[in-house]
Amino acid sequence: MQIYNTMSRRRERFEPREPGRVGLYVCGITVYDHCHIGHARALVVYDLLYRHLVASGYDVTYVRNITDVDDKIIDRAAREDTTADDISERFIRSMHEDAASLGTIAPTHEPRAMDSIDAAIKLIEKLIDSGHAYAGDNGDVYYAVSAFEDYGKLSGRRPAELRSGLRVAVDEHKRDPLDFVMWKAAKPGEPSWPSPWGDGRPGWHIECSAMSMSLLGETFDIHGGGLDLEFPHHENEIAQSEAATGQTFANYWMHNGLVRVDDEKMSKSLGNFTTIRQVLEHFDGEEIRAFIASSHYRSPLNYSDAQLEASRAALQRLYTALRGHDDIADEPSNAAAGGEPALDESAITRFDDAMNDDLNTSEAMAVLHDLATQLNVASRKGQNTDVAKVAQLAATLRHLGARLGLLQEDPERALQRGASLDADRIDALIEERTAARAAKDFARSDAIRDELAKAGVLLEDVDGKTTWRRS
RNA sequence: GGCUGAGUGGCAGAGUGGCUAUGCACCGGAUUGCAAAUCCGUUUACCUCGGUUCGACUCCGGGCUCAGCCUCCA
Repeated sequence: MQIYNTMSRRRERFEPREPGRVGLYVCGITVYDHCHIGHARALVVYDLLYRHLVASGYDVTYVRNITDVDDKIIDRAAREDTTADDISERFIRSMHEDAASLGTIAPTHEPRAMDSIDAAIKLIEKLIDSGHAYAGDNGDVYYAVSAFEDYGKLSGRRPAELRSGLRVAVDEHKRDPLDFVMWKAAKPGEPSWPSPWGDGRPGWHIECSAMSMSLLGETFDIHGGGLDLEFPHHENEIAQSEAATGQTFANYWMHNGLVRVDDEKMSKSLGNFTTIRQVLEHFDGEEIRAFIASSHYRSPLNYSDAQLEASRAALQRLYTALRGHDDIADEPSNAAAGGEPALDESAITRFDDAMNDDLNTSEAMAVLHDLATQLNVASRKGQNTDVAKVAQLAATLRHLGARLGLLQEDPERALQRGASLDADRIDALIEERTAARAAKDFARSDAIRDELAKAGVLLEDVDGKTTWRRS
């Protein structure tokens, strides 16, 4: 597999440290609000990576942290006159609901910063001892950027350039304006933990260093996160971790592109975000997933209803192809009994090649669509329908859909989900229309069809039977 | 200002030194009572200026435009 490594700025052949095993750490969510579509992208992108690694035969330890010790959480708790724990718990629940709606597989470990404070303190002590950090007289502890020679190697920034471009007021307790906080002294009323430097809490960067190394070791294979975390967050993680251990922190750095709105980054600070749950009012989680998979994970992705609708149409096409074949597709091994290969190997190969090429999900989706076309052709009524071929194509489409976390619903149900009328009412009208058609009362039958169409229910007369789907 | 990255057909979005991406939309045809779904076919591209090459959308360089980061952010 080829992975684009931000560290080298090129695609590299992926070689895990230990054959067959992969340690994957992804920066998760700071839980002070509902997740937006940008978070959805990160959740889905690394879920796709995880699924592909597992499908490739790796034993993957997938760690996605939860940042539940943070200024924003404390601020929100103060605003709502509640505790930080209350805020964290509420939005952890929300995040888990959203992640489930998007069809993501739960990570192997989901460490919380709150539970890693001791590990963070130990790391800070180690860095002070080695001269990479110092305590300020205000109770804060800072990392000394100048003591780490490789600072800037991920983002391509040099400390000298950074100093000259500084746009932020300099903290008088820092020896160098680039130094960053690893331990923050507590202000009155803030949640805090005891430490050798007084009560306080760890900074964001050290939390991630502590959580990742606690679960994956001093060196692990892949570290992922949003592109906006490349600097300073990941740069600082590297500085802390590598200064403390003398080892390479992560071998491969992956960064997903950001979601945009009107060609501008979607973010909390810009206020132009749409939460996952808002989108779920109009679209299914699977449609959001298909939307995210439609472009390469490193490209920017523009969010719009039109894009979601295009993904809905694409999924409808795939489910339509699958309709009527799902009984066979559920048991791909059955098809093997007759000596035919259970799955279409050429499609699988093409799909694997695409995914092995730095997760080319666009190409992977194209494979699904090509399978749908073949399936539609093979299962057409008429001369020499090849039953085994149809079964194989349907099974393959379902199988590869699963590789992307898609197409796992019953096709009929997927095509009908979200309908505004209840099924009994629709069935009654269909029955009436069928009777009218039998009597050649086409005026009446068309009137019923139009009425249903207005309610967003489309009728299809297939093989003498009428079925419906949501428009 | 510095550091990254991007500019593909009506829209979205892959990809390749010479050969069909794919989906949606459009047009023509098949099918249908008419539709829908489906199939077949057509049309529409590669920011700009140079360079390398037999040949570049694809490689190299300049320019223009856009985005991300340099402050919390997936």
